[in-house]
Amino acid sequence: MDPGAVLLSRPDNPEVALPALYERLHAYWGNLGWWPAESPFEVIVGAILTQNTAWQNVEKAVTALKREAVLSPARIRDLSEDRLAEWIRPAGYYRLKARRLKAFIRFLYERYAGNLDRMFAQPTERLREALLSVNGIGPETADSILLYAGEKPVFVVDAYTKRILCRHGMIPEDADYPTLQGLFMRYLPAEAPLFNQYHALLVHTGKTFCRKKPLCAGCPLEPLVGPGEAR
DNA sequence: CACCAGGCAAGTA
DNA sequence: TACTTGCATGGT
Repeated sequence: MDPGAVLLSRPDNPEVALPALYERLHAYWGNLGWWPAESPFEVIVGAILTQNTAWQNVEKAVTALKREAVLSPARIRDLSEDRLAEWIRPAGYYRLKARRLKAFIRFLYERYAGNLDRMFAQPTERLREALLSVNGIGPETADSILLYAGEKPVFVVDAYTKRILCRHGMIPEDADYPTLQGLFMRYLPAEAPLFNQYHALLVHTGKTFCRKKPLCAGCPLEPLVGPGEAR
């Protein structure tokens, strides 16, 4: 059966709707091979810098850190917070984010001797709790680190994920983070490559067709929105 | 010009 | 517990 028809007929049944949504997006975009970064540490820096911020601005900041050759735990540890802040300025909230990057680096050195491999050797659930205890790391940032830097099977929920599911009547407007994450993790096999690709598909679709001001025209999901469905 | 972008924490009642 | 506010740059 056509995944589109399945999704349209049962948007409220995640067991059929979530795999159908994936099939439709994957057929349209193909493999995205995601998180635009060259190393796990760059993923982590990007995850913090992109909080409520356009990715384009994050790229400027990351480029500056590369230009200054400070994109490593040790170099950021040895940097003054003020200098770090100036270099990441294009990412916005730059004083706040400099503090948050420093907080993560302190955490990394205090618990794992500055070594990401040691950090990721921690059991995933324990590591998630530990990351959430760092000031400036919330659920989405923690899960992005676990999935995209650590390749752990943890589903990342973000604004696009929620917006797309809302627009298609799959969740209520007020669904919270654990609820959304629980949906994906209960009804899909716990495989990091699948979670990686699924989230990438949602973000890519969201950026292209589903911003806060809807730009639905041409969206591969557009035919799935039923009559009268809020958008 | 106004509005938006891959959140999070701290403050208030 | 349930809201509200601060954080800030750059693109549309």
